[in-house]
Amino acid sequence: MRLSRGFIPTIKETPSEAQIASHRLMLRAGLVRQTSAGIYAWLPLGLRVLRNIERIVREEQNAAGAHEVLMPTIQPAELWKESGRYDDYGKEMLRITDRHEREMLYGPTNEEMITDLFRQCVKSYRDLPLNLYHIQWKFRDEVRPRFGVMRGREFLMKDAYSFDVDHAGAVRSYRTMMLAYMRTFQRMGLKAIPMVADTGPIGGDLSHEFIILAPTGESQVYYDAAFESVDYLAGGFRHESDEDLERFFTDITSRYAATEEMHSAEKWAAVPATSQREGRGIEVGHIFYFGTKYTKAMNAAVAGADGKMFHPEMGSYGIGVSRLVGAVIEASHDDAGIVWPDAIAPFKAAILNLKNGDAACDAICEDLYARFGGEALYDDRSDRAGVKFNDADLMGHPWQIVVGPRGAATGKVELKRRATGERVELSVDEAFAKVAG
RNA sequence: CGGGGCGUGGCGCAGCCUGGUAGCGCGCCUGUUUUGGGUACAGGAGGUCGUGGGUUCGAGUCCCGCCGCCCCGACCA
Repeated sequence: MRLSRGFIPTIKETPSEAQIASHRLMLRAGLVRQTSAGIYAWLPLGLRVLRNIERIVREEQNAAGAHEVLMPTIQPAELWKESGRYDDYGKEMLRITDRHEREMLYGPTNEEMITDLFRQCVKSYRDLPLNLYHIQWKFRDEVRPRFGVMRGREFLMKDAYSFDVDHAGAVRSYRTMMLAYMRTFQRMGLKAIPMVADTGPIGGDLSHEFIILAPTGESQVYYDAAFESVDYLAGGFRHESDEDLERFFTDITSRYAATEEMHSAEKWAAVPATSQREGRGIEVGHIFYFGTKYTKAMNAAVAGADGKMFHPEMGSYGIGVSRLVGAVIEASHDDAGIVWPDAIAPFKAAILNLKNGDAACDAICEDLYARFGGEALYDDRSDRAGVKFNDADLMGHPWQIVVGPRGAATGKVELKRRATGERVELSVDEAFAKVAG
């Protein structure tokens, strides 16, 4: 994208409503604009990040054997009356009445709808296990939306639902998802720590929340430093292998990690002092096993091997996709702006033309821009260098390729790594290779 | 939902107490200038002062209602 022709409305001054860093930076860098309390429009830069996160989530869900579907945002109230949650959910649920006076709602989650879909289509144990997911907008009418997209009312969420013949199968599905989650977060450049969680209004007895560390996190967390060094991508864990899943799960649950509410001083004391870590965390994912809660309530039964009908065991697995955008920024920014992890950055690099109109500068920039094929943001505006440096830092591109008249004369550019501030002078080819590779 | 605060040009704010026909900085447009960390000068555009009503000769300013947004707390992907 050429900045001069793009739509990235950055702002110099901090909007007064933004209290925390991610919210402030998302507004300033032109990622989102608020439409009403807790509801945001996503602008090109923010949307690219959202799509990148979505892509990684999707790839890992597919790799774990889940199938993508897309369920509607608007749901009929009848399904929720069947499960009993229509009355339980309270004012968080946005209720809508259509022209025929039918009661509808904007879905805050999809257990009822997926169970309905399941019972319509699945009739036999032979079709199990089954894991279906979708990435769809949800709405929860929070009393008090805040922190920008991290605690909005409308949010994009990946939610998966597993169906298994028995408890053992459900546990396997649960572990598979847990592994997929660790990989997903690792690919995004995040250190996520699974913590035993309260099961909350969804119910059940096996549940973990995935917390990423950031100074402004909403909850206090305690964990074993051993979590920080495990590599789930290269760790040799295969989804298809029960042994691997067992090893993975045992490994991960043997280490201590808990939020304040679930913290146990006794167990904490058992963690070696040198490995004790505490900090603030942001919840970016949550997984639950809840058995036959919905299959029973909604009578979703399939035939077993013995010909008798039974209610499959379920679990649900959520990742806050839009929340992650804010959470990543909370975990990765400095005074100058955002510092995107490479995997989810909106662009691989920004090309800064320090002297727009200079033949050598223009030629190098155009060449680089073409080579990146849309993966670079070209700052071709006729502003001063300082403006470009500041905007590039604010937007947080992992690399900045600085093309100025000084170096351009000899075919050199300056490559700056946003995260470290390190700058090196390189040839155009070297710079391109370093960023693209 | 309890407590508090704020709505004045795109953004940040002053003006309100003590009514007299709207101002500052940034941004935006034009020109000149400048060109490696938010350049300088000159000119210019842009405002139903959230909204409805009331008081008054006169309301951004005073009074009442409503709406919106933000902050603290309780609650939550």
